Amino acid sequence: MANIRDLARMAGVSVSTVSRVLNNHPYVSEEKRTAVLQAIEKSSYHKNINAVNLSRGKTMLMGVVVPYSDHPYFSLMIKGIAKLALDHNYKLVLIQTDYREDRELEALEMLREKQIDSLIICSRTCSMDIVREYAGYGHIVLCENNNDEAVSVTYVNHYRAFYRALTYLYQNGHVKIGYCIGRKTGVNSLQRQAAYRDFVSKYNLGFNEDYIIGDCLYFEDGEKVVNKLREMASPPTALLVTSDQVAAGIVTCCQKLDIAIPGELAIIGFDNQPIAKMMDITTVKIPIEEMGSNLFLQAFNGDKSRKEMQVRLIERGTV
Amino acid sequence: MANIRDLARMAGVSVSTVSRVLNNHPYVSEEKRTAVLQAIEKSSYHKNINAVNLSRGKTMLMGVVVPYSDHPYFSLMIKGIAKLALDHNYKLVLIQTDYREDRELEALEMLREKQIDSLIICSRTCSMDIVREYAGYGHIVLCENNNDEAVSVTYVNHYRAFYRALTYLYQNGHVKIGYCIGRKTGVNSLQRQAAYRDFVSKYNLGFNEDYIIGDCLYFEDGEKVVNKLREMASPPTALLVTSDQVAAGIVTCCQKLDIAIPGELAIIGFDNQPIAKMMDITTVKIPIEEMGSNLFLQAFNGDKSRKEMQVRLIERGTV
DNA sequence: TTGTATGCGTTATCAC
DNA sequence: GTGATAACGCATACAA
Repeated sequence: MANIRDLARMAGVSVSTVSRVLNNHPYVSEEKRTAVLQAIEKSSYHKNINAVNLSRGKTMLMGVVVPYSDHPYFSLMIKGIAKLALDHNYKLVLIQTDYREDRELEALEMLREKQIDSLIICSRTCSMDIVREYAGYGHIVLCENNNDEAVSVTYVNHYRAFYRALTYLYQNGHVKIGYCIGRKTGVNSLQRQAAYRDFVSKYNLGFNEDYIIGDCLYFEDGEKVVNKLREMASPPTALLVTSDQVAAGIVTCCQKLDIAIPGELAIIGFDNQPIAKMMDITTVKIPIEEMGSNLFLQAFNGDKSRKEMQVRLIERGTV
Repeated sequence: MANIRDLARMAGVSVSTVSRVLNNHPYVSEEKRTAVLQAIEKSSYHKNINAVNLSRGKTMLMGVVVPYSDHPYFSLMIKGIAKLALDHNYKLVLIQTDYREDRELEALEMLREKQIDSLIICSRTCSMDIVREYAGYGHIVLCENNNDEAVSVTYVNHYRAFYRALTYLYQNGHVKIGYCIGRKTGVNSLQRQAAYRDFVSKYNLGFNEDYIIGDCLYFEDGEKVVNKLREMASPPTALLVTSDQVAAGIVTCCQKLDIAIPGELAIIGFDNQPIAKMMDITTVKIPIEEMGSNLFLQAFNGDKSRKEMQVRLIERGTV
């Protein structure tokens, strides 16, 4: 495979001149330019990006850490990231972690080893101490409400969103309210839990550990949720479900079992995915794709910033 | 940031020795090894992967081309690829194309520019002539039934699978059968179309263009399908739906409209995603994740091969 | 077992 | 405008 030196020889010019026409730099005579262009033409020459990267110290590669790339929430976020990446000539390196810390570390190592210029962590399990260690090697962007100065963040106020949704249910007459969530730890989850605690405490509803159902990620988890409810002596009459997928699964399952919604069980989903609209599920709209785009921009620009995205309750038929 | 030369200086050895301990090569005395190790320790040294790549001519990066990364089918395939990539120390570069040829070309260019070692194309729109041009720059793997010798392929026999499903519907008394599909062109789609044509011709059912409904990708497209059926004077009584998501959407929509399934409309989905099981949808099981894993292995190994994956009709309640 | 020297393909600095 | 040449950081054949 021809390299820049071969081109120089063929065109009868120096490598610098070749490099200049390759990168559209000024100060090169039309004559020589065309000579080089011709050489390129008949030599099947192509840049070796690694050499460029080494020389420039940049890779135009951005890492994206997600726990599950096949979850609609993260899929959509990736979509938002990818859209802008394309515009800015960046490629994405996808790192799927399953919330395993060693995988997250691998991603951070890529940053250190300069294989990626910057890193978007859509959701993490490792400590901020670790993240902070790597902040010097490139921009790190998080998708959570976090005040750490080493990183930029794009987030929604999950505390407020949760509290708002809970209040809505309360106003609709519910006093036994539970919620379904992916994992119970994690920054966002803890903020929601705090909102839940504050809420039940304010209205004296009593805190019931059973009303918090974890491991709810996919549509099919809805069945599990319904089964749990049926085993309870005093099940909640309303459920906040932190993923429209799961909410849809619950609704579907209830239909099969003739459990009336919202009569016997009220549901509020999160995200406002298309499935929620189609199934007429009340939900809290989260601008996931826009968040992805903003994450990209923060990683791209590099100056530290914090951006809160707004959410909105969309009233439909499940409350 | 320290480099290998600094380490050599600090440890009082040569760069080659440093390189040897860095890469766990034999023939280096314990003494010098520890000296180097210590130097590494206190210098916050880390490899520059680009330099390694340049020197080695490899990147340990594999490109993955998908039209839509947020579609459950491709998400799952990516998952299968990612799983093995992890085992083999490969990272994935995700290229989402929306079936735009220029994006596919970008991916192929990455191969040529040595930014990726190999490329998995999960679905393409560009011609094989173009793909073939790039085959010399690295392994290219396709997910379609294709005999081109320049590439490896992992595929399912969509013709046979489709024919089988159609026959099943026929045996269940249906003579007005239609199908829903993502895009109407594309290798896999054409093979299904061929099966459909052969099928209706064999049983003298008549070919009805309206019975082929395109742009069916997501859950929410189910509504569109149902609306189309309702506008028909003589709608099909059974539908092959090439994505469980869409099948689920159709079923959901029919429930809302009190259209009996399978009484008024029989449905066979494809993929056997969890949603199909949960909604009791008859479907053709496709081992998507395993296909992803196999695609990875083919790209990894590089020797040209063809692998057909088996599918199976799973009888449930929608036929 | 160790070190020297060279190559990998570009970019960038500087002198001309 | 143009061309040497020195980085960029590492791997490795070869010599010792």
